[in-house]
Amino acid sequence: MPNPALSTVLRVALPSPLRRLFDYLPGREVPSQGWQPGLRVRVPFGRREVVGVVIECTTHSELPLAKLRPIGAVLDETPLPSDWLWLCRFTARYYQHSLGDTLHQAMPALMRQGHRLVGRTHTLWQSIDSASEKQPDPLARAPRQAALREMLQQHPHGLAGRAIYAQGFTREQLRALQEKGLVASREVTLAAAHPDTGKLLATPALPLNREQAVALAALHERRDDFHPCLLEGVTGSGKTEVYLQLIEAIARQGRQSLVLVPEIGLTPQTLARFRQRFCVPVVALHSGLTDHERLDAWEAAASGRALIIIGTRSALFTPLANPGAIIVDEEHDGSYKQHDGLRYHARDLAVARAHHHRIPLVLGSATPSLESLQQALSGNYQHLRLTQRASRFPPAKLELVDLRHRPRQGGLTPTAIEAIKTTLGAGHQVLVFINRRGFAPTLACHACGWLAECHQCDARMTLHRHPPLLACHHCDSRRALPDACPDCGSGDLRALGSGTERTEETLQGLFPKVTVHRIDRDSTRRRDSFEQILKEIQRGAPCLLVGTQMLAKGHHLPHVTLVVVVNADGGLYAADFRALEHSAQLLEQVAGRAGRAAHPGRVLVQTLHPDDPHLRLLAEQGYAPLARQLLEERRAAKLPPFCFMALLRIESPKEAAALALAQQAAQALRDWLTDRPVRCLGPVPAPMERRQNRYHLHVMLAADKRSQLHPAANWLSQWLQANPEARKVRWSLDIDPQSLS
DNA sequence: AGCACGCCGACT
DNA sequence: GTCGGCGTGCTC
Repeated sequence: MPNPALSTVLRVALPSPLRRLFDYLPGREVPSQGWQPGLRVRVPFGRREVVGVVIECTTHSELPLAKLRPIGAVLDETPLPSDWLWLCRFTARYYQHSLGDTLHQAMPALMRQGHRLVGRTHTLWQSIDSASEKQPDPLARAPRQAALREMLQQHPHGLAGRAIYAQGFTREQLRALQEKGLVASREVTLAAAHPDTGKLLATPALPLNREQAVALAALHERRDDFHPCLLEGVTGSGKTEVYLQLIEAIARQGRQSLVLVPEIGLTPQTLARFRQRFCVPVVALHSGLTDHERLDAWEAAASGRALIIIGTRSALFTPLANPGAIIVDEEHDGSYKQHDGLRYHARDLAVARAHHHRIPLVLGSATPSLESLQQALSGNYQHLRLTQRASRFPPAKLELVDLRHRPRQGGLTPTAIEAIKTTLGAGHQVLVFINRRGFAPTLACHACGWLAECHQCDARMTLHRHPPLLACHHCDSRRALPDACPDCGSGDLRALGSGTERTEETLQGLFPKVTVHRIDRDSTRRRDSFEQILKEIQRGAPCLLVGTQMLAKGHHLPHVTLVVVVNADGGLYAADFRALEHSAQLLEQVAGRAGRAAHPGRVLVQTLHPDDPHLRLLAEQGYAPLARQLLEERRAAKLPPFCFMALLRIESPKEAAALALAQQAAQALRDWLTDRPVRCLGPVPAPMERRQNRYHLHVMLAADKRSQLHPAANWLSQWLQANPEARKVRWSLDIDPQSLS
C-alpha cells in the first residue's frame, strides 16, 4: 500500500462557474517533464469530460483520496505561458470570476477543445538563389512575381503564406515562382520557427512634429519600466504615427507590441496602415479568423515570433513571450468593457499587465475617459498632449442651434437645412448624425395619447419604415403596424420624433439629386456593405451621410465639411452619471469628422438647451476643459474616479424573487459592512426595470479606495454562491460597472 | 454552466 | 399508458 500522504494530488481549474479548484489523482499518463502548474489536462467531471488547467501540484486533499478521480489525459508537454497564467489569475481575482472559466475564455477555441500544441508545423516560403545570374531575367515580364521574390529575399528565414497574401500577393504568383524554381517552401515546426529578422520597415516613418517627437522620446526613454502614459491628442494630431514609431523601436529590440483598438476600429484601413509600414507580419485578431488561424496567432505571440499583435478587447489575453509595450487606442471607448459573463475592462487589465511586465503603456484618445484623465492630472500617468493638427485648419467649433420654437423637417431646423444646401452646393459632403435607428422613436395616437409600448419591456417601440413594423430595441419583439389606435380606435396615428430612416427620407426629398447614404446597424447588416459605402464616400462626390455612432468613430471622411448633430440632448440630463461624459466624447468625435483635409469644417449642434452650461463649455472651449470641470463635479459628488464601485445585478422573471434576494443580499452585506469603509446602496429597481419580461434590480457598493472595495465584493460573491436562494434568480457582480443599466 | 434525477400534465 | 415540462442537486 502506498502511503497516501505521499501521493500526488493535482488541483485543477475547470470551466465551471464554481469558484474553486477540483482535486484529481494522476492517471496513467505522466507528463514528460513531470507535473507542473499550467499543464492542460482532460478530466472526468460529473458525467462528462472537460479540459482543465493544473494550478497546483500537492500531496494532500481536503477530500478522502478514494473520492478523487484520475486525470484522463495530459494535453501539453510544457505549461501554458506563465505571463498568460498570471493575467488570468489576476483577472479572475479582480472580477470575482471563476478561474477555470477565465482560463477557458482566454484560450483559443481549439485549445479549449483539447487540441495538442506539439508537432504542429507551418509552411514558410523562401527565395532560392538562382543557379546562373547570366540568364535573362525570367521575371522581366512578371513585375508582381519579381516584387514578391524581392520581398522574400529580404526575409532569410522565410515568410508564411498568410503574411505573403497580406502584402497583396496572390497564390498564383507564389505558385508561378515555385514552378520556375525561384522559391521553395519548407515545413517548420511552430516551436522552432525563428522570429523574423529581416527588414523591419516596408515604408519609412513619417516626420514627426515637435509634440509627437516629445511624446515618442518620453515613451522611448523609459521603455524598460512600467511607464503609463495618457496620449491626449486631438483628432488628426497623429497619434497613430507615434504608436507606429514606438512599435518600430520596440521591434528593433526584438520585443513585442500589443495594440488594442475599439470593436469598430479594427477595419481594413487600420490594418492596412500597420501592414504598409512594417515588413514583419502584423498579427490581427479579428472576428473573421478561423479557429486554426486563431491558434496560430496565439502560438506566434506566445513563442515571440509575432512582434506586432493588434486586436479588440479579447486580444488583451494574447500571451507575450517578449513584451515590449501595450497600446490602447481610443482608450475611452465603451467596447473595451465586456458586458456579460466575465465583465472585464481590457483597458484596466492592460494597465495591470503593463505593470506586471514593467513595460510602457500608452492610452491614446482625443477624448480621454475621466478615469484616465484623473490619473494623468494627478501624476500617476505621464500626460502627453498632441494639440496640433496636420490639417491647416483649426478644429471646427461647435455651433449650437436652438431647437425651441423652430419648425423641423425630419428633425432638422431651417438653419441646418440651409447649411446643408450651401455645403452640397460647394461640392462637399455632409454628415448628419442621429443616435436613433429606425424611422421614429415611437408611434403615438393623436386622439387619445396612446403610445406604442413593448409588451415585454418598460420601453416604447421604435417605428421602422422598411420593412414597416414596430420593433423593440431592448428585446427581439416586433409587431405589425396597427391601422388604428388599439385603445380608442382613432386612425390618427403619427410617428413621433425622427430616426435615421426618417431623416434620410426627408433629406432625399429636399435634395432629390444628391445621393443619401444611411449608415446604421439596419443598413449595414451585410458583412462588407459598410466598407463598400465608405469606399464610395471616400471618392469624394458630394453626398449626404445619415448615420448613428457607427459613422462617428474613427473613420476618415476627408470630404465632409459640415456635420449636423440632430439632437445633442440625450446625455445632458440622464440619470446615469457617466451619460454626460459619454455624450461629450461622442459629440467631440463626431465634430472631429468635419474638415480634416483641404477645407475648414462646420459643426451644427441642435439642442433644446442652448444655455446648458456643460454644452456651452464644450462648444466654446472643447472637450478638455469640459472634462476637467466634470472631474471636479465627480470629486464633489464622490463619484468615480473618486470612488470605486461594484454593482450587483439581480434579474428574474418573478419580480418578488428578485426583490427578495436583493433585500437579503443588501441586508447581509450591511451587517457584514458594519464599521467598514464601504457604502451599500439599494436595492433599487434598475433603469427600465422590466426587460424581456425579466425584472432587474441593483445593489451598489462604493468605497473610496479600490483596496477597500475588494474584500466587500469578494464577501458578497461568496455569500451569493453559498446561498441556495441565489440559485433561483440570475445574478452577476460587476466590478467597475461602466453603465448603470 | 451542464447534466441528471424526479415528479406531475396533455398526447398517440 | 408514455413524452416532456423545469425544480433541485451535484460536480474533485
